[in-house]
Formats: sequence, structure tokens, C-alpha cells
Amino acid sequence: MAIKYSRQRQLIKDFLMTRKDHPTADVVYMNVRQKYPNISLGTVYRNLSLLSELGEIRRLRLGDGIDHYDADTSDHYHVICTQCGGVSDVKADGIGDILGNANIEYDGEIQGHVTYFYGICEKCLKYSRACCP
Amino acid sequence: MAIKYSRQRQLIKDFLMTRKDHPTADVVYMNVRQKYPNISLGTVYRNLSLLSELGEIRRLRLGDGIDHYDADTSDHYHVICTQCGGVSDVKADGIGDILGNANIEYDGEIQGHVTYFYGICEKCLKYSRACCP
DNA sequence: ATAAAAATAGTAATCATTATTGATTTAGGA
DNA sequence: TCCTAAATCAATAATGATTACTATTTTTAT
Repeated sequence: MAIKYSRQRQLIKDFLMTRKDHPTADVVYMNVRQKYPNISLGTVYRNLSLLSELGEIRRLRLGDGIDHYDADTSDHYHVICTQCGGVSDVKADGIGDILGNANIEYDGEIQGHVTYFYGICEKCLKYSRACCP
Repeated sequence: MAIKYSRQRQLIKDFLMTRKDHPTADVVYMNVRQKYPNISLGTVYRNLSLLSELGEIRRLRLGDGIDHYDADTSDHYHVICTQCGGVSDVKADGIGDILGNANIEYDGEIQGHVTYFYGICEKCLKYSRACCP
């Protein structure tokens, strides 16, 4: 099953690369439809899965039951704001070797990990300070 | 809305405390039905949510799209075996202060984190070694 | 240009979870 | 104990994200 080019997949990836807010499949669908009105929601789901498998994008499972996607595949973590629901990035540097440390504690063989954070994002923090000094 | 006792909720918690394999709502339902055949699946879901909110159990979102539940509320992490799908525990000691370190890197205010691991569990590791030396 | 393989649009199906509703159970006071 | 209001229940319908299906269209190598 060699992978063939498709305009739809290209548009999906192009759109995702313009965004830093980790959109869901539905948001991708809404936006790509602006440029390509006939695209099907199934096509969006299929290509987001395919691109994730290829490692060209990352699928994020952030505990809200909805998959988010990120074109930034560099090593970083995510923070979900409990106030606005937004998703922002945290640098991985300085958080420590979670994987290595976990393997020391575990009798099997840990190969990977998923970590995400929740709290108040910078924007919401500034706003709440401004109104309640 | 004061919380009142219910036999159903008691049975759900009792069952969960006998298990260390982090069962799903459906598994809880199947098992509690052995002792209480009339219980409804909705009741299981409602009480698992309620017990989670009360902090008496933990709800685990492990990336497979199905919620798992754990009566062990102590500080520990989980490993999903990519071979058998089982969920086992890792001690939190020695993994490091993920939360504290993340806050250093982040401009907002991180309040909590979710981490889970995937790899090969001890059982599957032993088995694969036994058959393929 | 042609034909096989892959991808698509449109739609239906799946499946975990949540909501609804009318009946039942619990708990605290008379 | 009996009564009442609030909480809970069973049964079922609804929801919502995701996946599966199928006939048609697009891609790509020859």
C-alpha cells in the first residue's frame, strides 16, 4: 500500500502547520472546507491518522475525549487550561528524564510515555490578575 | 445534594477494591451484575464518576479511548502493555518532580499532570524471552 | 494513454458515555 | 415508627467522536 499524493491530505497538513493551538479533527474539517468545500469528514479523520502514523504530525490525547493534532513534532509537552480549554506548549528541557527514571522503577520494559499538564495558561492568569487585584 | 448511601455504589467500590488490573466501566458492570443482576449500566457510570469526584477512586485515561478505574488512589503511574493491553503500576518514587520542573519552564501556572507509560509488561517480557532465546 | 492501486465523498454503523424519566430507596425529623 | 423530601435507581433514548463501507475518482508507473 504505497502512499499516493492527495490534494486533500496536503491541505490538511498545510492547515495544521499554520496553527499552534492544536485543533481537533472537526476544526480541521471546518477550515479545510473553506478552500476545498467537497472534502469529507472521513477523509479528514483518515488523513490525520495516516499523517500521525507517518510521524509527520502528532495526535494528542489530552483527557477530554477528543483527539487534538499538532504539526510540531519536536520534543515538547502540552498544557490544557482549565479556564479557557486552550492547549499551549511547555518545553521538554528541564523536566527531566521521565522515561529513564520510570524504567528504573519498573520490572517490564517501558518504551514510551504520554504526559500532559493542566492549569491556568498565561493569558487567563493575566486576565484574572487584572480584574481581581 | 447530600450524598446518600446506595447498595449499588457500595458494590461497585467493593468490587474495584478487589482488583488491581484497572477495569473499565463495562467490566465493572459485568462483575457487579453477578451479585446484583438488576443493576443498570448507567448506574455504574454515574457512580464511577461520583466516586472519582469524591476522590475515592481514580479515573484513568490511558489513550485507548476507554476510561479505566483504580481503587488505589496512592501516588503512582500506569503502564499499558502494547502486547497484552494490560495495565500495571509503576512507583512514583524516583521518577522525579515532573510537576515542579514543568512549572519552571512554563509561563502560566501548572496545577497538575497526567502521565502514563507504554511498553512490555513483566509477564509478556518473560514469555517472549522463554520462547525466543 | 492505460490500468492497477490508492484515495475520495457520502453515508451508515459503532461504541463509550451521558441524559431523561418515572419509580424506588434512603435518611432524618415528627 | 411513620412521613416526606431528596437522592438514587432501572430502563431506555440520545449524543458525539470516530470508523467502516462502497461506488466513483484520482494518482502514478508502464
